[in-house]
Parts: sequence; structure tokens; C-alpha cells
Amino acid sequence: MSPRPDVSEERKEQIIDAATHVFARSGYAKARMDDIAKETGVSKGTLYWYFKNKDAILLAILDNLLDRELAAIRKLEQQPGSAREQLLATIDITITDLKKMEPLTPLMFEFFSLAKRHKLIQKAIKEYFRKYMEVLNSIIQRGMDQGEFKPGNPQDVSIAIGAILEGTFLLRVYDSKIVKLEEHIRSSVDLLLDGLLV
Amino acid sequence: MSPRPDVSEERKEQIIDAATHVFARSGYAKARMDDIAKETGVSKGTLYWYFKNKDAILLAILDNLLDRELAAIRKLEQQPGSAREQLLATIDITITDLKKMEPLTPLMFEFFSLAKRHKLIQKAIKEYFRKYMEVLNSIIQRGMDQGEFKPGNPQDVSIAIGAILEGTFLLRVYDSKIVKLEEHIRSSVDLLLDGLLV
Amino acid sequence: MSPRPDVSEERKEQIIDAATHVFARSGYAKARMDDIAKETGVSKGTLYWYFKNKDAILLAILDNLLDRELAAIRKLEQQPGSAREQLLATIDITITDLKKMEPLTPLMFEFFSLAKRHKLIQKAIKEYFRKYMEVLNSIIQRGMDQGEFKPGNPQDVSIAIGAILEGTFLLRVYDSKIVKLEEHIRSSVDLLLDGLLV
Amino acid sequence: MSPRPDVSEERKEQIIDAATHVFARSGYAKARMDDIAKETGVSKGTLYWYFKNKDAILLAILDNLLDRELAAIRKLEQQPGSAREQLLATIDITITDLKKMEPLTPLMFEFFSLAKRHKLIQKAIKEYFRKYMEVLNSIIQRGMDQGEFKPGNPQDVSIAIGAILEGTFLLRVYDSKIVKLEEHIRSSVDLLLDGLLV
DNA sequence: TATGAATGAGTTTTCATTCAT
DNA sequence: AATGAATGAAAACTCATTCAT
Repeated sequence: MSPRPDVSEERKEQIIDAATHVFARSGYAKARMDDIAKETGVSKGTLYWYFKNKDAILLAILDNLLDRELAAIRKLEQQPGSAREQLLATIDITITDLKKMEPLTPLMFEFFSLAKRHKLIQKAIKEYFRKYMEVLNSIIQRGMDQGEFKPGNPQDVSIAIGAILEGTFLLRVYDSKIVKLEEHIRSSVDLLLDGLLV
Repeated sequence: MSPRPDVSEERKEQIIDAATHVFARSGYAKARMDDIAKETGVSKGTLYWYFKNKDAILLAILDNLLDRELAAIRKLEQQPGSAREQLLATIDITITDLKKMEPLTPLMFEFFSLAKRHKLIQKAIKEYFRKYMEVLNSIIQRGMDQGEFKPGNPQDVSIAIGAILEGTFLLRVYDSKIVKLEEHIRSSVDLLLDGLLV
Repeated sequence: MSPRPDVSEERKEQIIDAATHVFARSGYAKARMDDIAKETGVSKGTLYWYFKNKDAILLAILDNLLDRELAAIRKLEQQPGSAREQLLATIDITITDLKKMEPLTPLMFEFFSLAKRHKLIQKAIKEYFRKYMEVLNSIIQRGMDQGEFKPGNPQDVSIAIGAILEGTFLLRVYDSKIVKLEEHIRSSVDLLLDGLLV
Repeated sequence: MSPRPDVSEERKEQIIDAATHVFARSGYAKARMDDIAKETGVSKGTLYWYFKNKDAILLAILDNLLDRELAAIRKLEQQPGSAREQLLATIDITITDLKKMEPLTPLMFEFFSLAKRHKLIQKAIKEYFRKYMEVLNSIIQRGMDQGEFKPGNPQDVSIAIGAILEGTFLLRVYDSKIVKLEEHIRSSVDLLLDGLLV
């Protein structure tokens, strides 16, 4: 109802941005509220005006990250072109996303690590995954229906693609000299398409 | 020869085993030395008799895990059969390994999360990755040399397979109902092989 | 000017005062931060708000004590009268100081004990000593120049006087029944002056 | 009864010697039983075979030190010569002793620091002091009786001398470059004798 | 809204002491 | 006599959270 988003939202975002970097840099446990306050440029007390506690900031970060990615995905949904073209466009967008995420890698893995114990995190990423799979599934399904792809279980293909995307992101952690995010996602997807295309 | 069998190594392993479960359950930060002591069935002081500090226990766990995996990999090195058969055998072994790792998933991601800040962790997993890649590369190379696989860059293929393995392990965290470790690794690798085999 | 008077300095002094007594009573090692907190009437956390650690409190105490003594010494510097009178005035002031220090005797010796290992303590007391010697030296020098004292090395006399002052303070520890701080400093200095005065 | 002191005594002395250095180096609180064990060349458990606990070692060190000094003092008691000569001989012996003590300075001050809280330490040093005073008193008394020294209270003179001895030892802690143990004890005692001698 | 001083529960780590061998 | 693994009490220190201003 308010014509302009009040300052509160803006301040909240500042905190989320700052905290994202602090958590990525130091890890959730090692990051101190003082660090986040300093990085945001406010006092420690202010953090508690906008967020219930440290955990709530973490959750807000996750929601924020997933929202951004989902926004990108939604852009795909009504793209024109062949299934192959649409699939590659999806990969392109995801690569762009993952590249933006690179500096946040430690934080991403922290979310994965916490997922089992932290039901809200679990729920958030599961929901994100479901939406992402939906997009891939529908593209693959269409490709199969239209005879562009070999017939099979679309979900299996989606998961294979998802695994390549996330897996390459992960392999980078082992050795970022050897594993190049964009290059290797593309080469892996190409290999997959070699077998998939009719 | 020694009158009292040296119980040191055994005790160290007990601690490592216990700590592995505690860290996997609670996360490194939340896990208390008391928990590890209790789980091991010794006193807190004993932990410090065998390990310098909490961090040293974490490192020992990682070394332990990687040692076990490398031992499995080494078994592959002189396996007979076609490149395809050997590759599938490698996948089989890795699947078995990954299944054993399933309960430790949060701990694995914690290692990935820590890798950037923790040089010893970084070094350990990098070395592991190098050895794993060596095995895959040599199989793929042989397959290409012998005309079993299409020609190409073996390393790219290895990374695609590595991404599928680790990526599927990761996708499970999103939704373990949808993503089945063994089934989806196999179906993804099959897709890859469809394009790879001549 | 500031709306809330800065309570920081005051609070710091409260802690220093309390800690002085706790350290004198229990010794540095035996004194617990909890004791200091309780004696100050604040929580343990507050101690760490004002001081980095236990050691920093000890240092602050030393600076505080030496500052007070130096302030007393500075009063002497432009006193009128003969060299003998001025020397006795200096002794008087030092006696007054040492009497105030009596309850802190164990702490003083702790500083001396720590001096070799603790460079900041060493530096602080050395600087104090240098200033104290300067005052004595200049008085003795004047007395010699003006023919009031026998000629000689002023520094040797200053050290003799310093030794009597500190030495009497120390002998009290052996047996405070036998050694009376004021009485024996005076009698010892008198003996010295017997030989020194022309 | 046993003709030769059994090995126990010897081992005890080894521990005392080692512990003396460890305590002097690290201070009582910081010194670990492990350090003493290592320095002695035995295991930690062995220390407890010979001493009830850490405190008992400290006490044994003090007794040991005082015994050695008392032995030196006893040598003085029937020295020939004038009172002045005998006094200077006493000073000589004490200087020799104090020089030996120099490396133990931090430990000595630790004893002084502990004296108030630790009744056994207090008692030991008080007894030592009494004996030392007796020797000085009797020399001074004889000097006065025989007209070699000006009449006065012998105890006051003894305390002045004691203060010079201990005080010079202490001033060294302030600045060992400026204060030279032997040189300044001699010069200070000379100043005192200037006034004391008839 | 914003601040930052104050709190105190929580945790790692140390180390004197014990005791089975 | 001697060892050294094991214990657990003790203490320093951290830091999320609160709250008076």
C-alpha cells in the first residue's frame, strides 16, 4: 500500500548484502554480529531491530539468493526456439548465475551442510529445486515429444543436467585451476547432448 | 615385541570415528569436545592427549576419509576389461563409496565450505582429486586410443563424469525423494556414454 | 558538551582499583577474572569490554601505580632548601608512597618477578626508575657542587639511597615485627648522611 | 642409619635443581610439572613419587636455597679480625651468594610475593632472616663495644646493611645496566661505614 | 530508529594429579 | 621405583543477545 518501499526494506537489504559477504568470508559460525554490523555500517543493536537473530539473517540471505535465481529461471519459461536451443539458453543463464555465486561458494556449501539439521533451509532449497526441475523437465519433455531428443525419462535427463551444473560448481572447490566453471559445464553438456540428440 | 600393545593408534581411530559422527550430526561448530569425548567413551582430557585441538581432529577425519577412498580407487588401477567396462567398474566403486558417505553428507559439505579458508583441507582434497582424475583420465585415454570412445579431450570427459558423481551426491541434498544416488548416477553416466561410445 | 558523560574512564579505573586488590590478595595467577568482576561489581564480560585480557589489566595497574608515584616525585623537583633538606623531603614523600603500597606488597614483588619475562613491565619500571634516579641525582649533585656533601659519584649515592628505600620495603617481608618501614628508612638514611655530610 | 645416602636423596636433589631453573624461567604458575619432569629427565609420575605435589617442590627449593646461604653465614661466625674486617668479610660472602642467586631473581621475588599467603614460606624466610641478623648484630655490637664503631643501636645498623644488600639486588631488576650488584653494594656499604667508623 | 555498554551462558583448552601396569 | 595414559576440575575468553538511553 505504501507508495514507496519504506527505508526499512532498504536497510534490510543492506544488512543482507553485508552479511552475505561476511558469512561467505568467515563462515556462519565464525562470523560475528559485530562483523556484520561493521560491514553494514550500522551498530550491532540495529541488526536486531531488523532481524530477530543471527539465524534469521542467514535465512534471509538464502531466500534472497534463491529469489534472484528463480527470477532468472522464470525468464526462460516462455522462450522461443527448439528444445535444444532452449536448453542451452537455460544453461547459459545458469552459468551466469553460478558465476555470480562463485565468491559465495563457501556459503553455498554451508547451506547444503546445514540443510539436514535446519528445516527451513531444507524447505527453501527443496522448493527452489522443484521449480528448477520443472523448467528443465518441460523443455526435455517437449524435445522428446517433438522427436528432437531421443525418447526416455525427462526427469533423468534433467537430473543429469542438474548434476553437471552443480557438480562442476563443486569440482571447482577441489581444484579451480583444473576445473573451469563455464568451459566444463559446456563441454559436459555437449557430451550429454551428443547422446541425447537424435 | 612390546609387552603392552600400543593402544595409541587404536585409541586415535576410536576418537576419529566418534568425532566423524558427532561432526556429521551437529556440524563442526556446534559439536562440543564433550560430545566427542562422550561418544568416544573417554574423558575430554584424553582427546587432547591424542589431538592438539578440535581442528586437528577435523583434519584427521578428512585424511581418514580420503585415505579410505583412495584405497578403493587404487584397486581399480590394474583392472582388466574394455575401457567402458573399466569405467563402469570405477563408477560402481565410487557409488559404493558415496553410499557409505551418505550419512556424512553434512560433514562433506562442511569440508567444501571450509576449503577456501583452511589451507590444509584445501590441500588434502586437491591431492585426492588429482589422484582420482588420474585414474579416470587414463581409462578414458585408453578408450580413445583404442577407438572405443570417440576422440576428444579425456580430461573434459573425466570432469564430466566427476561432475555427475559429485553433482548427484549434491542434488540429493535438495530432495532425496527425487534424486536417488545410485539410480541417477547410472542413468546420467549412461546418457554420457551414449554420446561417447563409437 | 557530550550529553552522556563518558563513563568509560571511570569504569576502567573501577576495574583497575578492584583488580589491584584482587591481585594483591591472591596473586596474579590465582586471581580469577570472576573475582575481579565481582569485586568491581560488574560482569565478567564487562572486563573484556574495557581490557583485552587479564594481562592488560595487570599492565594497567602497573601504569597506574607508577603514574601516581611519578606525580609525587614531580612535586619535589622544584622544592626550595638545602640539598640535605630536599633529600629528606624526597625520602618523606617516598616513605608516604611506600606506606600506601604496603598492602600491595605481594603485587609489587610479582611485578619484579615478572619483569624479566614481561617486556612491557620491564620497560615501565625501568622508565620509572630512570626518572626517580634523575631526581635523586640532581639533588645529590647540587649538594656536592655546593660543598654540602662530600665529593663523589652522585649516582652511587642515589643508588645507595634507592637501595635503602626498596631494601627496607623488602626486609619487611622477612619480618614485619623487626623491620619498621618508616623508622628504619630514616635511621638508615641518617647513617648514610653521617658519612656524607661535610 | 643407612651408611650411604640412598638414591632417593640424590634423585630428590636432581628434581629440586631442575625445578629451580624451571620456576626461575617460567614462574611458578606457568611452570608445568611436565617441564620439570623433562628438565629432570624423568617422567611426570616420578615427581609424585618424591614430592607430594607441585607446592612441595617449591618449598623444597626454598629450604634448599636458604640452607645453602645459612651454611655460608655459619662460616662467618668465628672469623678473626676487627669488626670492620669481619663486616666486610660478611658482605663479601653475601655478595658471592647474591651473585649465584642472580639467575634465580624471578624466583626469589616470587617467594617474597607468596610470603604473605604462604605461611611455610613466610616461616622459612623469617627464620633465615633472624639468623642473618644475629650474625650482623653480633659483629656490629662488638664493633661498638670495642669503640671501633660509633655507639648506637646495632640492629638499626644491621637493618641498614641488610637493606643495602637486598635493595641493591632489587634495584638491578629496574635496570641491570645502571645498577651493578657488587660494585654498588660495596660503594653503598662504604658510604655507610664512612659515618659509622669512629 | 539507533546505539553500544553490559551481560553471562557456553566452550575450548590446560594441567595438576592419579593409578594401572 | 618408574612410566605415561587418563582424568576432570578450573579458568580464560567469546559473543549472541538485551536494553537503557
